[in-house]
Amino acid sequence: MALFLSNVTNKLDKKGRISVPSAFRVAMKEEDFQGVVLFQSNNHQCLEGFAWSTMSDINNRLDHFDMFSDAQDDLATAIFGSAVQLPFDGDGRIILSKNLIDFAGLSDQAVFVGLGSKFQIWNPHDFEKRQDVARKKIQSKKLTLPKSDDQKGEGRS
Amino acid sequence: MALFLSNVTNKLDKKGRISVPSAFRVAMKEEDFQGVVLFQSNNHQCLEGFAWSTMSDINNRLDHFDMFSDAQDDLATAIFGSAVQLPFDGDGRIILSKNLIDFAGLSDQAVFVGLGSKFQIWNPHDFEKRQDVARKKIQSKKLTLPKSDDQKGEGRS
DNA sequence: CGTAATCCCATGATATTCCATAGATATCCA
DNA sequence: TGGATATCTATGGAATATCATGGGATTACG
Repeated sequence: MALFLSNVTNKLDKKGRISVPSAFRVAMKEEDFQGVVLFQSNNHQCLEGFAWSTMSDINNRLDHFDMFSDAQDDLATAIFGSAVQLPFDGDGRIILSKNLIDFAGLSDQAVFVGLGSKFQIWNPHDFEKRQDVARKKIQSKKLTLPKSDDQKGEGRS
Repeated sequence: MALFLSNVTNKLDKKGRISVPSAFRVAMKEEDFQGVVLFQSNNHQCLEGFAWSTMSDINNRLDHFDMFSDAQDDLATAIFGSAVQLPFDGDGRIILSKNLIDFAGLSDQAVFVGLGSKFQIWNPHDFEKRQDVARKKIQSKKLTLPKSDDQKGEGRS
């Protein structure tokens, strides 16, 4: 499974094109669909990105809900309804729609941030602030990693 | 299996024709029947759409209800009774009947919303409101996806 | 014969592909 | 060790293909 690490700042050209970091692309080179899936973060003013296969996993999980239930509908609308599937061009770039650029407040540069199985795309300035906040929260709360999945909280409807 | 995502707004012409987004069509290009199945949503003022092969899945799920129960009867009536099968024309469009247009409150534009294994067709204005509601409900209810179950998920390396 | 549904093509807009350049990094050989 | 060369990556621009959409022609049907 694709693992995204580190952060890389790339240029966003006037057509909305931006190179996906080479390291991210090789992490996804086994994927059927060569490209990424992006959507607007629920928690931050940034974009979140996944490999295609991650989306089919999510779809499988969604299928655990009743197909016509409210919960299924809400989740599907928020997740799939606002996602976009962006293929790499021949040079490993994707094209961000004006919509996405506005949401993330991007101008001429953007930083790709590896977060394990997903990544985020930030305005460089916002990301620095975000990083500070995250560090401080970890220090004050003494946040640590949970043990490997002990408690499988099954939120079933 | 067809996986629909993202949302695309297209024009509805005076003949009732509307282009199905190219991405949705390629998601269905392996289908025997080249077209979609639509019916009126039970929960919202919108249309719901499936690939033809998905209908048999729905049928299987319906069979999990008691064959002669009220619930089975109600669901089957609501779903199959109002469903229409719409083929693509040579340019990838479908034709919406006045009936469907009225039900969804469509005028000159409509947005196709990918929801995983199904999609919806909305009046653009209504969809924005719907999206807001869905996002808020997820945040307030802390709705999350159940963790992937390893029995079903095909393990990729 | 008239109405409606289907098919077919033209067009503009948009997206995708292709190529060229430059910078950085890695490789190789003296 | 140092310098030259090759390779890979990011970026910009231009050529090309695809898609959405409108109008018109053709067919089916009452």
